Amino acid sequence: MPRKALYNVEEVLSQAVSVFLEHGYHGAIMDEIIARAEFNRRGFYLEFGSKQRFLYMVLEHYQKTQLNKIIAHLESNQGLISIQSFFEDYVEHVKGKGCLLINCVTELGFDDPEIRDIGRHYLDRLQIDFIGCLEKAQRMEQIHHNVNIESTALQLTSYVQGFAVNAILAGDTDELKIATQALLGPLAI
Amino acid sequence: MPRKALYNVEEVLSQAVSVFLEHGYHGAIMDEIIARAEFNRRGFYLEFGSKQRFLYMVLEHYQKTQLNKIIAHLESNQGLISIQSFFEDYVEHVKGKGCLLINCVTELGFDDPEIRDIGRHYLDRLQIDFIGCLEKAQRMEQIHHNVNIESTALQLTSYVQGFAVNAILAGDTDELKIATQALLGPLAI
DNA sequence: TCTTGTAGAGAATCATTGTTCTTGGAAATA
DNA sequence: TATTTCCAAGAACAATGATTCTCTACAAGA
Repeated sequence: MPRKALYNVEEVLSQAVSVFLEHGYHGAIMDEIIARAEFNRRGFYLEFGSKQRFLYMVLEHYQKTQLNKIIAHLESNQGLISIQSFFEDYVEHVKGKGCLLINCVTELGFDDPEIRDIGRHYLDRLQIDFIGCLEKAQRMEQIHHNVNIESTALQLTSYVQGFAVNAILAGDTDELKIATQALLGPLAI
Repeated sequence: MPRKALYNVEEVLSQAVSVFLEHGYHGAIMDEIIARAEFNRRGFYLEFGSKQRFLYMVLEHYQKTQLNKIIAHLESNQGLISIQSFFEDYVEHVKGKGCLLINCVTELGFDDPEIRDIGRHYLDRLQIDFIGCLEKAQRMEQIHHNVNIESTALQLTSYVQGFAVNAILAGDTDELKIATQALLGPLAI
């Protein structure tokens, strides 16, 4: 008997990623989020509860559908080539808009422990994945055996966040690609 | 005859840096800004006009009083040692709170062209200063002559922004120090 | 076709927050 | 000490934005 919903939750979450990327959390207003997703207020609050809880769901969706695809390169653990593929995709991903997760950390990290946690998990994961790839690369003799794996991984992790910021300011991503070469080149044998 | 103002503009701007760092731009509310600076509304709007124009002034003050001191290391142009001193001070500066300029870029960069300009100028300046130091270092034979100066400078610039993000999440800064060593170590002869 | 439960659109509400206004009083000079 | 500015504190106002409510209409089963 009931009427079926016209909206698609996945679609709503995807649209919201764009809105939050453009305006930040506090800068994004419900009217725009709802309108861009072709949603309706009533449904929104029934489905998501509040703007804040909605953000958490958007972030989860963002990680699941976007970041995970990119990090998968690192987790395939093929050595240096995995790291290279990762950066290629990442640069393309953040091009002109940055990274939602990083933006949330800089805007809300101080006040919101949940966001801070999400950020920390993300960094840890990157760190661990880089270590895996570097160890593999060392075993495959793709990189010098005297490279310090732990600190190189830390360095790469910082570097990823730097990209997320630079991509907002840089029109094109040629510079980021060049910088990546400078980073990975010297590691290789 | 007139009564003299009790507030000190420099002090107001400095306090505001903290507030904006903690809550972001939209998250920072006038009540807290005014209260923390021991200021009063009337004086505030007479002095600064609006919250937005105030932010620009705070950012300028932040650069003048904080970032410039740190970047000065790079502009003293002593080769590799300048870069090392820069990172030492920078890590200490962003420890536990990040960088206001970077936070503004990630929160407002998409909507506010003025913020984007400020961000771009800052990145350009870092880039140019790194190039200067690296060239000097090469002339002084502190780094290998086959290091690609331009792309290494790009890399260092990205790296700085990465620190600004990581510092918000990382409790201590030991990790950042280790990562810096990993970065600069291999450059040296 | 009639009934009914729920979706959709947007009006209404309530809270928050940026900005302006009012008022009392303090400092500096004559 | 009287007078004159104009500062300090915060009340008042207006705008914005998150959330709730209302009402219409549609889809699915009886």
